Amino acid sequence: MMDSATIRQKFLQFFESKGHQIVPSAPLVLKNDPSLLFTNSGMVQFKDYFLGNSIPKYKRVVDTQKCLRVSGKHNDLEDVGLDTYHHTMFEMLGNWSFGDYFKKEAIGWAWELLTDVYQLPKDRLYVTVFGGDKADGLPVDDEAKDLWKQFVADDRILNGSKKDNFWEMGEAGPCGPCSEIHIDLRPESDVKKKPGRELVNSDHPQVVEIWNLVFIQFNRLASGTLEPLPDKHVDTGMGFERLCMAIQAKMSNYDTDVFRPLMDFIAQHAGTKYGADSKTDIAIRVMADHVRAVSFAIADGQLPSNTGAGYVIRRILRRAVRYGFSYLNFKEPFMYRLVPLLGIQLREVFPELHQQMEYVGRVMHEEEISFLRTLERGLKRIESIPTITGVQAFELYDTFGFPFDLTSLIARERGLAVDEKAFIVEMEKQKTRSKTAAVKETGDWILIGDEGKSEFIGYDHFSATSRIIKYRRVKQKSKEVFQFVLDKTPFYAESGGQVGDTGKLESINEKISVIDTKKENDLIIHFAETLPEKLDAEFYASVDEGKRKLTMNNHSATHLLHAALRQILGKHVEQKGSLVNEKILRFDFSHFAAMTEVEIYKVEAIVNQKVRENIRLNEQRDVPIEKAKGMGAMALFGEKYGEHVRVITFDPKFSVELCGGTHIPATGNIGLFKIVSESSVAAGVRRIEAVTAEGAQEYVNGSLALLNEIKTLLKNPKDTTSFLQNLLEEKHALEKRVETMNQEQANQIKDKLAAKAVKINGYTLILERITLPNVEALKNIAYGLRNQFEDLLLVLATDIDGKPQVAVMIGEKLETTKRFHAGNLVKELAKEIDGGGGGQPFYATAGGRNLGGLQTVLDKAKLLIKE
RNA sequence: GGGGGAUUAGCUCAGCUGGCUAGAGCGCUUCCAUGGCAUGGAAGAGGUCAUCGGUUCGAAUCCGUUAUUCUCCA
Repeated sequence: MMDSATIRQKFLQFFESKGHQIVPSAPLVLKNDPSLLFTNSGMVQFKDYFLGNSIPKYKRVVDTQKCLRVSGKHNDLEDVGLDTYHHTMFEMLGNWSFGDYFKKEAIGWAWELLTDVYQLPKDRLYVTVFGGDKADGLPVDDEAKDLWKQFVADDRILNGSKKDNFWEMGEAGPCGPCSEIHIDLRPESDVKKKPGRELVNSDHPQVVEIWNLVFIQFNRLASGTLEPLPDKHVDTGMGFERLCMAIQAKMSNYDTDVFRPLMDFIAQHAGTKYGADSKTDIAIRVMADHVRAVSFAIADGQLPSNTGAGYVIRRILRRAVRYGFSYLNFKEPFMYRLVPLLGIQLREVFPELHQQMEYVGRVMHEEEISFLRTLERGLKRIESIPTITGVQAFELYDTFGFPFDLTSLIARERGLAVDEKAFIVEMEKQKTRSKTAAVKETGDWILIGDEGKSEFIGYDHFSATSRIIKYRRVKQKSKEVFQFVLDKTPFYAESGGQVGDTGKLESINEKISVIDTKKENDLIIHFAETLPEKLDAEFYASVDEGKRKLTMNNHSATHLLHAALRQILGKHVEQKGSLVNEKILRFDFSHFAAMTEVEIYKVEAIVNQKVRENIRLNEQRDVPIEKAKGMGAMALFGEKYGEHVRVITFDPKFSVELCGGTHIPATGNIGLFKIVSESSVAAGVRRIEAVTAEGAQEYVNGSLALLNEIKTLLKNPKDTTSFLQNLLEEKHALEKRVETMNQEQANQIKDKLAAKAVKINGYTLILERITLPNVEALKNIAYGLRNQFEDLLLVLATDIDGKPQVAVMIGEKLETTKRFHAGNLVKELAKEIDGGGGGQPFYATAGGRNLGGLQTVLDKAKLLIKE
């Protein structure tokens, strides 16, 4: 039987033999694309070719692409694992033609590969072609149909709808008919009962689409009309896991050798077998599937977090932990143990995971621990709720992250049901709230003149004479911004951690501020709050040079820091994130322990040494990637590189990096490099923040000024630290002494009051007016007297710092008789001082505004007691 | 980006509708008992209740700010 690695290899080799270039998979996590969080199909990395934003290096390309789908028409995260054919992460095999071959070759090769190379049974294959669409004025795709007829009998070629057989990139843009290949994997007996053609496209788990051939031949305009493209493209995608199922003749993707090793490992450690029970089977599938998605996302640089793509990853991992926890009794972190298995399994195709197994495992382990803690807290909380309403279940989920299915499970164990409808209602409320807050209206691009190419000249110039190619308006929360694309621009768009440039666009009679510059795929977009009146004018575009130069200092310093860290800490240090602006540089990197002070000091010293050496920048553009790697430049995981890259070198023996950012001409510009903080961002990831040049100077001056101020205040002691320490200790001791003295003073007053006690009506009465320094003293006296007389009735009318305060205390024995209630008494008395009060049955206090009422308080107290 | 929580002793947390001299368990210190143990007993130390501001006679508790953190949604 052909194993999965061979199946993949044969695909790549087959198309290589047909003149295709094998290219690596793009990272799973996307950057610079506001419309998408993850690569969800093979074509994503080639989008710019179809849109005409950039020119392909090869006309024929083949690859296998890591894809992630957690939402969409047929795939919701909550469904994965319940059935046997949905996945979060999957591989998509694809071959591409960029303006080269078209339908004839694509169809012929597809058939050859499936039937010749893979030996799939011809009589079990069905194909669909586009059946035409009246609204678009398109006929049946007879071209494809006729081509298929060479290989496939007429009754196995089906016409498909626009929904299934017409592919579009978006509302507008490249599109075209497609042709799908389906396979019927049912047993012979079932096939006899019902022919496969009746089950195509009807969600049958054994009659599935395995390959989609897209023929991009139109461009849909914003108006909705179609125009033929001058260059026609082929974009195909074949689900790798399904293909394996078909070739290995399995009933499900999960039965192939792609998943089985993981599933057997899970089952073994759970003390069960896959296939033993439908509940545990689901849990095993969920874990096996999810660990792939999470591992590769982390390997591609996406840490679990509480927003955006990171949150999706967190949710996937938590879902797996939840299933393991509930059905397989995994109460300790377990998912992370699957990482090495997966890394080794896919070492050849996706080396990024194998190379980072320890790092990925640590991050996952930490995330599992944190979720198990959340579960534990939730379980504790749920115990205190007797009956759980839908709203409460939602609160548990929304605020404390406690999953709904666990809540209803616990409720069921108590013989109760949770109102799921109410839960869903609350959930919907939450969703609409978020959606209305995030509403963003993006207008269509409006072209000014002819659409031309946009050129970035910011590596060499701070200004340019430019024209606007196109613009659009974007509205969010009543704030409106305009976005421009220029034919020539000196503005650096936010990328690789370096912030976007700000600056000005000036024409003869107008001046527009550019507030930010960002990338959308490869397009450089300038942001402004106003729209020029004369859009077709010539503009003098200039970036804020001061800000840019400070940013360049910080960016170059980041490279020096990276190299220094690898020298001091070791080669396991890899960039995991970076932020560079005019004020600060922030650098996240993989390292498994907090840095010691000595290490920080050494790293800082190396960087400053390199600054003083004033090493000249060596910037090389268009270096072939292999050559760049040969020079010692490290490629970052999760970063997408072209065939040619830009290499930034400060001393070939020290720092060589692939980088698109802007840099200073020589390291001396940095002046001074100062690390401000070292902290943790996640398990296995440390963060350093540092400042350079003016920023460093300000930082150092500020710290020294503060130190001097402190020293002066302390009258310049020899050893400031120990002096301060002594001072603090002394202060503490004095506070304690003051407290005991107050206590003593209160005791004296207490004794005087005790002497005035009179015994009447079976209790000891103390009724006095006194002056005290604070409420604490009053409390102390009252409690002191309570300890002294068990049948005490105390009413004190006090003047505390000019404010009247009344206290009533009742002795322990007297309290049990319930003759008096301190709280009620004090409430009555409080009226006399224009205040209010309360407390417990035996001790209560009241405050007020009217100091003059203190005497009346005592008189009234006498009356009340007699009653 | 939007919503909801949380922040109290070295650690894990109680403290209900404002007034219980701010508590528990573990840990720590000292003493006693035991050959040893995550041993038994006794005494004790340790808190600007995150921050700043407001309401109130009175705030750990109510309201707002900031910070940190957890969590859900986009």
